[in-house]
Amino acid sequence: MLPTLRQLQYLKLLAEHGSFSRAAEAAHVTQPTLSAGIQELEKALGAPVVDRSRSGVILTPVGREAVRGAADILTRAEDLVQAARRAGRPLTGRFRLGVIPTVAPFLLPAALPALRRAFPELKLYLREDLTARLIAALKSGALDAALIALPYDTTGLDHAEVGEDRLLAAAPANHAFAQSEAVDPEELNRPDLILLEDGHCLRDQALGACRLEAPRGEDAYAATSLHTLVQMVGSGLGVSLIPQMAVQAGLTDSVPLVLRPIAGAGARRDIVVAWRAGSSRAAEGRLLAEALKAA
Amino acid sequence: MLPTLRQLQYLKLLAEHGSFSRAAEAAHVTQPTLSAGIQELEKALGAPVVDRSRSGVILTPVGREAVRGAADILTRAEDLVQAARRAGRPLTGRFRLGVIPTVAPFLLPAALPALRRAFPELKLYLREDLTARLIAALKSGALDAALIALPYDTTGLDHAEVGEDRLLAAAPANHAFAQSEAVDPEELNRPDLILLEDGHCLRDQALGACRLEAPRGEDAYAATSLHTLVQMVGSGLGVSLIPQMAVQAGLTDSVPLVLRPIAGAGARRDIVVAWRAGSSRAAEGRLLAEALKAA
DNA sequence: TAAAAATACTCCATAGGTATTTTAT
DNA sequence: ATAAAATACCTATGGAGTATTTTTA
Repeated sequence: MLPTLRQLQYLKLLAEHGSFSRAAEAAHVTQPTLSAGIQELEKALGAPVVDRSRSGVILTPVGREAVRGAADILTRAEDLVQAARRAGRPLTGRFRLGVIPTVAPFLLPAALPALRRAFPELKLYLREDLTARLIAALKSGALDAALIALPYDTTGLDHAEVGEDRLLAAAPANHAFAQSEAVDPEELNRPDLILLEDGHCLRDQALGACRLEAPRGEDAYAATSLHTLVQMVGSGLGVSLIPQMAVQAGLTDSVPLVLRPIAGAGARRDIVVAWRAGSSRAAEGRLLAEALKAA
Repeated sequence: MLPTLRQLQYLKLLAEHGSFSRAAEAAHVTQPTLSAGIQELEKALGAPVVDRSRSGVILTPVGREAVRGAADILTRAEDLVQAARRAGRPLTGRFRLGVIPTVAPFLLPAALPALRRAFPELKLYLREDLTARLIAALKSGALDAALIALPYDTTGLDHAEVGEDRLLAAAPANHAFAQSEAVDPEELNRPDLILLEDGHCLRDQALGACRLEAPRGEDAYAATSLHTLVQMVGSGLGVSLIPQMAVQAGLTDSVPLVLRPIAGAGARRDIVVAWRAGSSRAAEGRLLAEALKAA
């Protein structure tokens, strides 16, 4: 027999609050009601979901698995009704978009006014965070879509292309890079290569694209943002890779740098709009990607 | 307000049967009951899901979207209870595994006895089909996992590695390939290259791995199975690429062929066990991949 | 012994059934 | 004219409530 969505909500709240009474309060029902609901659920699952004890409840292994599934099912059900209520009017109302820090400041200033024009009824809630956290938020239903850069592990996601962003080699003015038209990836394999700090997808993409190893040792620097990174390169601390998008947005305008394309096709990242696979936001994600591509 | 799982079942059956009466029969309820259920659902969604007419019902755009979501939610809910009921005893009972035709005959004969030994309570239901259909079946819940080969678009799926399978260049005996230790991918770019017919993932993987174009024109052949392919190469019709796995299983034993490795690391496919992302079968999928890797 | 969960019971909202009417071909 | 869906109305299951008991740190 199938459980009820209500029972799954009870389970989710019970897991979140760690107590029948508090979960019941959160569910706006009384404690015995929630208690009975959980018992029904346990009957449906054929196994207890929590170990009851005086000091808080703890989930059984079955319960933990069930909570994961329940949360997933509930977001999908909510999605379903939201999508239906928005039907025929894509990109109207609330839309929660995550954006990575190495894209947000360079793409959004130009794109947001265009978006506002194309979708006047759209209320865009932006959240800037690292790819990993954005993806977690997508999967939990806390975000509707995210503007991220590939390559990245997109298991469980679907995506639409916004555009490709080439990576440029950056060095202090008067650096040897200035002599040639394009820089060979090999030339970037040097101890004074500066990257963003760990956790930024651009860091791994830069390394991967040029098949480099991360520099190690005392004199290896890591920057916390592209702005800092550009300043560090400009003041002669080393060389780096900068997305073309950031250059076009004027990030390097006031810094004395040499910027050169990198030989070969690998030095790029793909900017995409991603959403939870199977989400009813798929059509809107594609639409958003189209609109951003145009901007 | 959230709809009921029951209501989503009604919707799914209504879409499948195209009539309230027949859907009601399938749901083991009366027509008015199902009718009321659908009306409740429409209230929850804020829009009609079907256009009623004398000659069968037709889904509205909202309804179509809702059916997709409903089917997804229902399989996940069923998954949830199945997983709970199987808890603590992974890979016992029914497990529906899809396998692609270019893997099944070469991996399974050796692997199945080992699996039987490792998981005596496992009842493995096998289905052999092309990757695209297996993936559709995974997503609809008709399969629990599938043994497929990457690279392939795995959007919405998760997977665990079983092993890599190198592709070998195959030519009739006495062919020029016999002269060298390894064959350069370029040498396969010739009009008498024979591939599997369209739809087989191996066809695209062979082309992609060696960056080849598909041969065109009147004298371009396509084989319907690896067995045929080997026979065709053996009788002098052309050259091809054969998975090492098939060779090891003895596919080419009685055919006079030259087999040579292909230079570079690209000429390979990755055999993986895949499942629907977020499915509660994930742990079992990994376990299965481990067991197959050992075999 | 005290706080939390379970039990006992009561109630009513609603899912489901039967009988009938409305609708559209 | 007739098959299919909707409506009207009734029933009963079970979800939710209050009051109380049981359990265990």
